Amino acid sequence: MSPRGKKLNEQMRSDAKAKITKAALEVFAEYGYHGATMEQIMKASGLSKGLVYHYFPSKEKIFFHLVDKALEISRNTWKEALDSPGTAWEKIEKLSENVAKIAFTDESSLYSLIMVQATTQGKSIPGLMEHIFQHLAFYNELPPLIIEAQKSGEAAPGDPQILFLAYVALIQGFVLFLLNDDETKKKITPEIFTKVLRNPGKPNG
Amino acid sequence: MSPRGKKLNEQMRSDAKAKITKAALEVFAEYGYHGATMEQIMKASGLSKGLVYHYFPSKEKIFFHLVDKALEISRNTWKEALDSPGTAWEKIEKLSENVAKIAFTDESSLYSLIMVQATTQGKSIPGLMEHIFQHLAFYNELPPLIIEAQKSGEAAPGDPQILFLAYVALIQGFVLFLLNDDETKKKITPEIFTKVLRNPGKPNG
DNA sequence: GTCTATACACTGATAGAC
DNA sequence: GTCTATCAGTGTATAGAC
Repeated sequence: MSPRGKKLNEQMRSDAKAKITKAALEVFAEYGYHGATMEQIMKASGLSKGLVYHYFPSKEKIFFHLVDKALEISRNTWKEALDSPGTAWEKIEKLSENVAKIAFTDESSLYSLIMVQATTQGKSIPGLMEHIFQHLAFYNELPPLIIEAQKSGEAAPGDPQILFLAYVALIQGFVLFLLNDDETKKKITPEIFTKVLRNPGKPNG
Repeated sequence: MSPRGKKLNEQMRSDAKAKITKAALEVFAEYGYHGATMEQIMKASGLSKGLVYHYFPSKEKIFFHLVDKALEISRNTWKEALDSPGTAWEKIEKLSENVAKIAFTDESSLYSLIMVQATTQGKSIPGLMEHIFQHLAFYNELPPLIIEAQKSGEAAPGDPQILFLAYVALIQGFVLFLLNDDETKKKITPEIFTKVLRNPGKPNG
């Protein structure tokens, strides 16, 4: 049916989509959802207006696509640690390792920024917050691990929900502050994140 | 000259300005700089289009005004702690107290959110980033205190700049996550913030 | 000839400004 | 209330592979 070979077509499709995605990531990260214009995304991608709209039906759908990719990166980073063998505390340490390794790479930083923007402006983008909450379910796996690690004395005592929030807040906060500071990014260690959960009464659990 | 008494006039001016500021704070916090419209701010303030433009020359100037107020709240919170008497570590503990007490009140939360938005979208608002950096100089007073507290063994060892960043990141991160969670806000204690700086080898410095 | 990628002028709506 | 600029989104047309 297809005049061009199917493979070639798919190649072109995914090439173009990847170009648009990359350009949109950069533009949205810099200007925010409302501040970014399709014009900017077209210029950044080097593609025409018609083509961009050929692949994505709307600005909103492009943003949703980026949010989905951000969630996927995050979920993979978490899942790989939380599904690893070992005690609850070992899993938490593994998670800190993964975060330190992945969250501050150039691409991940931009995706994290997309999530921050989604959080702060989500109310003005219909359906976005619901979409995010639905796909953030993997976060819920951490609090039970904290509770388990509290029982073994490795995690700090106190409200597990607050400890959990502190952990996530610290990661997001770092992303925000290190956007343009590559030198400091290199100094991020897993220990920084684990520290907010660790029980100081029992050093080095 | 003035048909109305001078005092009355000034009263009206500050009333109107306060109304606009309050409305703008809420609208910008919810929709972001670009997502917010002057229409929304006018409706939220209950004032006419003409009056709003009488008090502020542009949308941009309103946002700058909010950023300045946010910086002022932050500076006061920090200064009051860092200028207090006592050791370096005591000042840090006082700072955590102030932050826990002030940063999560309804008004401060919104101002913090304005700062987050300014950070993430600042590049698309001319002059904003420079403006913010100029007025964030008070942040620079914390790292020396950390270094001093490291010498006395109260602060954790390690790169003071990273510890400083972790402290600030944690505060900002909490603000971001607790926007719509008043129940959890109540549970925030100074200890959560101090913990990221404390030396676990010497509990309770 | 047919299908798909691509280009771009245009439209309608709405925002900021005054 | 009005003016003007600009945005998201569309309609139509061309190019080229098969």
